Amino acid sequence: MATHTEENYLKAIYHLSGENNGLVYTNDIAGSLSTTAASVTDMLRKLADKSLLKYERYKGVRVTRKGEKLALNIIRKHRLWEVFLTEYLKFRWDEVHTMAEELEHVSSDELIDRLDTLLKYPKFDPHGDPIPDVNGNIAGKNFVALSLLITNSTGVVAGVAEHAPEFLQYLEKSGFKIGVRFKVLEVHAFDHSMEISIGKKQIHISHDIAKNILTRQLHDKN
Amino acid sequence: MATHTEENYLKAIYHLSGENNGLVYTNDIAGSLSTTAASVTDMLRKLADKSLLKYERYKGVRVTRKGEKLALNIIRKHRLWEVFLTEYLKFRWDEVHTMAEELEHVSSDELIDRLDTLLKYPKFDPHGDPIPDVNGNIAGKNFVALSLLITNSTGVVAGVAEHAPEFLQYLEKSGFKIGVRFKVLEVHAFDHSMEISIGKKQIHISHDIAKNILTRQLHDKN
DNA sequence: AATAAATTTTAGACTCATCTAAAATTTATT
DNA sequence: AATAAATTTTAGATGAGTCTAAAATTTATT
Repeated sequence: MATHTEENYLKAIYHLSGENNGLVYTNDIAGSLSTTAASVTDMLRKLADKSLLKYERYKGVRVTRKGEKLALNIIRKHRLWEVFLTEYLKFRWDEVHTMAEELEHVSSDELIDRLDTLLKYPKFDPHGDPIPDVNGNIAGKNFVALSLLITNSTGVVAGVAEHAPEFLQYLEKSGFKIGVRFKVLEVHAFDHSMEISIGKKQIHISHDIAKNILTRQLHDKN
Repeated sequence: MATHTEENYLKAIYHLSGENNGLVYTNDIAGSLSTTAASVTDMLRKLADKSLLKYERYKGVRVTRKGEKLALNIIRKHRLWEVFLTEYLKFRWDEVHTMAEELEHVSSDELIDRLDTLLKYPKFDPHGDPIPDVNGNIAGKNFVALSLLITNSTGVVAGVAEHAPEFLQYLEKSGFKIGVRFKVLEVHAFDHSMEISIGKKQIHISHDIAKNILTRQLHDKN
């Protein structure tokens, strides 16, 4: 259907289209894929020809319904393989991304549906990212970045917005794991860094880190 | 390390090198991969440059020690994935080959070693083909084609030499499964076809079919 | 509104894997 | 041993994906 490269572009574009109400620009794609704007332009043409994107010269691109379906299917594969790698092969969450980048291009949909069954239809991958179902529906995701919380907020770590192994290992070391409860003790005005209590520890988190930690807020019921 | 295409060529060449004491010819490779002799020549150059093959113009190729190690690693991956697909995802043995052709190119060796552990170090894949271990050692394979057995031989179905789904489905229907016991009742001289008793059934098998059924002979101890 | 800066596209070239058609070499046949 | 047949290699093209450098277009600045 589509080559590995086409799939990678489409996936990157789909992810970027969350930002600017769906419009995605050549330079951003080039940045996200560590390639040149020239290469991106060539590929945009090709994907538009396959009507996976709506593309107008100099005006950016938009993912079409057809493109979105394909992108969600690739994302579904990626995340289900990540679950398999952690649950069955005992990899850590910071190790699975690269392997899943290859496995997501294995074409058989039947395979992935059976994997879904084996894994008991998980709703989230090991990083807390939601797994689209066969029809491309995503379990309601209303996570909020830690960086947006104010002093005295409490919440639960629900996911991450960055998958670099170094970042994930840093979180691990700091006591952040998905499902862990925390409280914002203080937000420093000068650099927006935060003091967080997590378990019995109190830690200091920079704004850059906090932006990439997704949480579900707990609205004190007690 | 090597591209998918290079891996596919190397695997095909390794398989062909079982025949003519290790020497493999351009045309045979082209046939086996359904491509042209010209394309094969190009690729032989490239693989020889990487010292995976020893190649001399017009004289055929031989797989080097290094090439053999790589080929066995690919075959190991292919066959372990086949075991996974049948045992965990409940695919039939005639469905797994194509999917394994893609999965075998997923690069991580760590992944495949952990899969090996999950599957409890199987020695054979669903078709009865031996699975090389991490060091490329293959469990002693002294299977003999059904076509070579004489009247009154008894044996156990041990594997197949052909993986086309149609062939495997035919076997299934006829009662051939790996591990099943049979007896050669009669060999017809004119076309070398055979009468076989298998379970409670008696069936007729053509010579072409019999060539592709591998057996372990039972040397009557009673 | 004119110019500068940033972004995006085009032009042309390179690698990988493929092909067809023609040339070179080896093997088989008379 | 000479010729015919088969096999293999070379030559030259093509498509996918990539790049650098230059041209075109849009956006920002004065």
